[in-house]
Amino acid sequence: MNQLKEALETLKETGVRITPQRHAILEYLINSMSHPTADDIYKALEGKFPNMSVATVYNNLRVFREVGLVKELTYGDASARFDFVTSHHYHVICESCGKIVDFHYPGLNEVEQLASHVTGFKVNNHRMEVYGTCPECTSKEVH
Amino acid sequence: MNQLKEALETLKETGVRITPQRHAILEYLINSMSHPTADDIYKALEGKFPNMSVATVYNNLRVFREVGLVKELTYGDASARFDFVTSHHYHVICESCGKIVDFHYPGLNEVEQLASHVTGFKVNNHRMEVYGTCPECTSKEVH
DNA sequence: TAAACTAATTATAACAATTATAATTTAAGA
DNA sequence: TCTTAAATTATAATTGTTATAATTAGTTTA
Ligand SMILES: [Mn+2]
Ligand SMILES: [Mn+2]
Ligand SMILES: [Zn+2]
Ligand SMILES: [Zn+2]
Repeated sequence: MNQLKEALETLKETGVRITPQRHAILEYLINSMSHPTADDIYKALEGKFPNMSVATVYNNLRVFREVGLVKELTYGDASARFDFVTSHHYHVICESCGKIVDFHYPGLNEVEQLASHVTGFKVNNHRMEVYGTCPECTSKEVH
Repeated sequence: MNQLKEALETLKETGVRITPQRHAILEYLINSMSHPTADDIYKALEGKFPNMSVATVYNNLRVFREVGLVKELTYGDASARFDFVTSHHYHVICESCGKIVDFHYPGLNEVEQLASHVTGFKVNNHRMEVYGTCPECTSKEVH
């Protein structure tokens, strides 16, 4: 696939070694249309890599984040989720089942500017998520 | 103080017992102009309550959240922060020192509506934070 | 291609934030 | 004051993640 090739190219350019584990983690991230946790990835690959350490998954996700290949979505108690970076988008999250769905919206530059102006902060970026109930969970609700 | 009185009244109305610990935690939350962690609160009150358990702090913060008195701000690895609920506002967070500063901005209803329309979710609320560097940290930077 | 160098992986332990458990204490109403 | 359910305490358990140190394996260089 094209995205995988480009990702491997990015690793090569930044001097990050390409190992079978990294290849497999990237491949999984790109192909899974979801937003997996480190443990999801670990479990999904344990057939192919029975000896892979969970630390390897975490280490490599951090490397991928550092070179800009993935975004880490962090939440309170729950485990972090990882998103292979394509175009800029936001997420809507189901409070019932935890599903995360992408949606596109122009960046909130105005909010960043106002925050900067009002607080004197040098603003770098922002985080925005919408919470609600997904169609599947809504239809399952008692009525 | 007025806010404390109202908060205690809310507890009474919802049938939540008012204990010295709860009184002190609420008082601390209202008076501290910051966004303390559970441990901040625990440490701040250990003079007055040498035997208070950290579980009590967590339990009561959960109770306060459930009756709508406080908001819990959750982050990835770092510990949660708690904000006594006054008016609706957003936060700008310093990536260097962790400081959290309030700022006001009209709610992002349009984003919620678009997300709902595009994904079919029943939308309840959203989360938005701006990240950057606070004036103090900016002036400390090497140049 | 082989050796050398260094980064990556593994196994394991440690950590930190939070929650569960069970015994004891206490707030609030009768 | 008595009663009772709720709250607190002390402690252990849990969970997600990171640190450590020994081993393995990419990549470079000769
Ligand atoms: Mn996404
Ligand atoms: Mn606030
Ligand atoms: Zn759902
Ligand atoms: Zn700062």
